[in-house]
Amino acid sequence: MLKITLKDGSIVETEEGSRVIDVAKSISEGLARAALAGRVNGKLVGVTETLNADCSLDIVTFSDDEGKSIYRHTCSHILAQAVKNIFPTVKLAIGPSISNGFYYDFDFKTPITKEDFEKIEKEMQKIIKANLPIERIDVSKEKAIEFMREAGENYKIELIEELPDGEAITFYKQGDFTDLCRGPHLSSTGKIKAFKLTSLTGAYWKGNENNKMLSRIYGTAFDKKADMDAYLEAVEEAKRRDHNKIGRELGYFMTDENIGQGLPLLMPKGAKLFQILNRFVEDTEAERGYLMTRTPLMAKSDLYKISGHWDHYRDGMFVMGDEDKGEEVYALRPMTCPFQYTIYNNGLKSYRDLPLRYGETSTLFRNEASGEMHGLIRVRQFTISEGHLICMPSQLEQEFKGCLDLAQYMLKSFGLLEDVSYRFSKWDPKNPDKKFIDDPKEWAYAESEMKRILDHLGIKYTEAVGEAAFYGPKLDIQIKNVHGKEDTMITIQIDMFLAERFDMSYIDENGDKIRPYIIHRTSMGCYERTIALLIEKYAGALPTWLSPTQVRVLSLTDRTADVAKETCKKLATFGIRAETDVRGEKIGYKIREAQLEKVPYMLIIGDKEAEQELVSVRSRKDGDLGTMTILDFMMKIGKEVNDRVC
RNA sequence: GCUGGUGUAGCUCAGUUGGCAGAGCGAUUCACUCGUAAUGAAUAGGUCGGCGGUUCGAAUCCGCCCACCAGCUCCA
Repeated sequence: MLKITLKDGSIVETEEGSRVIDVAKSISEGLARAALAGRVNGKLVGVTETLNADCSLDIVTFSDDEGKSIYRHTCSHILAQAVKNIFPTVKLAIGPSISNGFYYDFDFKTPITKEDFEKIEKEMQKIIKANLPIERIDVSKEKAIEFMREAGENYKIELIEELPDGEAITFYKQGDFTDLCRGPHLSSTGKIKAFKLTSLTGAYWKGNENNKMLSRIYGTAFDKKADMDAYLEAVEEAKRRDHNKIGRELGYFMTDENIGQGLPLLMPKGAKLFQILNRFVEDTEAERGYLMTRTPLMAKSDLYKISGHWDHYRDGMFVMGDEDKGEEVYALRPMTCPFQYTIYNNGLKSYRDLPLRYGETSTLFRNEASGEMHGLIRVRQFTISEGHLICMPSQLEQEFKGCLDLAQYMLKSFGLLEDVSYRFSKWDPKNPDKKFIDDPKEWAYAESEMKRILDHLGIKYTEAVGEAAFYGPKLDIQIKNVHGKEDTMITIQIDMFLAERFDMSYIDENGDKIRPYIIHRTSMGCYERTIALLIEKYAGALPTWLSPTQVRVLSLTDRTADVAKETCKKLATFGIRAETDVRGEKIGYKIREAQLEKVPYMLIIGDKEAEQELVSVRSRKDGDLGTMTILDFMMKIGKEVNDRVC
């Protein structure tokens, strides 16, 4: 008899050679039905795997992340089988599970369209109905390659060739369909209860843009149809928050084909929000000891040659002038560092001057590839709250901490603190020349310093190789948009090369010339992106403290138009952003418009209010709040704005 | 940049085998002076994304380009 230790620590006995599913059955019939896989001594296996020694065993169900992943991975194999049945000439690439679903990459002889989804889904349904058992087959590498050669699956051959020699290659077979796969899988195709194909896109073979573009079919699968419907509805709901749609509808920004890609125009509401954010950032930075700079938007190529941009980032810059014709070459700036470093270098610095914290509301230009632009999130010209902290080595941790604290203060003020994740972005030693300044010793040092600081601060982060800046490692504060795509919102970086390149120094207590440390950081990130994320977070109904218009005063009839205007003026005197609507429309109509424009408060002024010197207050969220004095209203909204209620 | 999709009034969209460019909402004007999410009537509004081609004739067919959307790749 074998001793099996379960998740809760209890031990069950079972005969040698019994399967994972048998153990599940011995616990309960319900668990056996829900069982998708087992985790034996921490390793995932299929439910039909036999147990041959004492071990620990977790029964994996759909409520586990691994369970979902196995379930959806099996669904991707069913997709591949269905596609192969309908299009026998198709070549198979890869088909993993991803968060919320799965995909499979195909090389079609003639491209398919979304119209084909119905046919494919029907075929998948047939395979599921047939409830084909899924079996694992172990073969040698040679045999595996031979098998795929006969099947003409050249992508699979390439994958197998990369697997280590001598180890068994696993295949999974369902009916007459066999696919290379690490597994594990569900025990049969009939286990899939609900699935849907969601989109059809292109994807490079092995994610390399020099390789062939394949067709990728995305789908999702759930163990209950109701859960899938709820998920699909949530995806639709998220799309309704898309800043790229409602940001345009609400009049925050627009684009124009004559102006160009990635060059959004902020309209009055967008510009107002920009100003609100900008004042908040600059005031907060001033409180925290930052000094403002204002530096040119372009410079001669000489500057970028010193900074390294010319070597590492030239493709991403807008360059003007032809060197070959003997012209002076200028480039719009892609970042602010070399400019602020130049300011630092103006005059000898003492250790008494440090730390120096420079901040700038800085407009940058980056020539992003044409397919990268996305609303306000990814653009070619943007403005960032950029700053550089120049400090002594002993001040590095303290200053880094200050940057993080500032970033978190910003996020909290915007109500986004819970929506972000932290990423420690490191260089890629395998790709040194082009992308990163090649100096392994310096990288090792800076990365270990940053890691030490992060661990000391207790930040939970993921590590990302190859995501560093060319001059140093970064702590990126990441946020997802409504499509689930992650972007960097705030970044804090240790720059260990540019001080050297710009020959920056300070004089220490002994009169020695010392190289300072530099932290390169944003306190809020780029304004355009922040505006986009705020619109998405609040579906356009921005917190009162951020709303371009906070109050709209509505006159009930022409008789109260002047009182409405007077009221608006009073509010403005107290710094409340108010406007009037004194058009000869019905009150219901004016309210509807203000609601649709997401104005936080409406003040309705009719004859009664005018006579009693009151205002009738309506909140966009809670509706009619009754009448109050204008002073009471100002106290109410003033508190909400001061507390930055989100 | 790559794959796929889209482009007709401010917005949402219709427009048949190539034959006079349409609707609803919005806008404007006039009337109504109204109590917490849509008052009525009239009027205006179009290089059919752009350029070129085929044709007696192009929103419609063909080519090139531009912009927008999803994904890939990229993101200092």
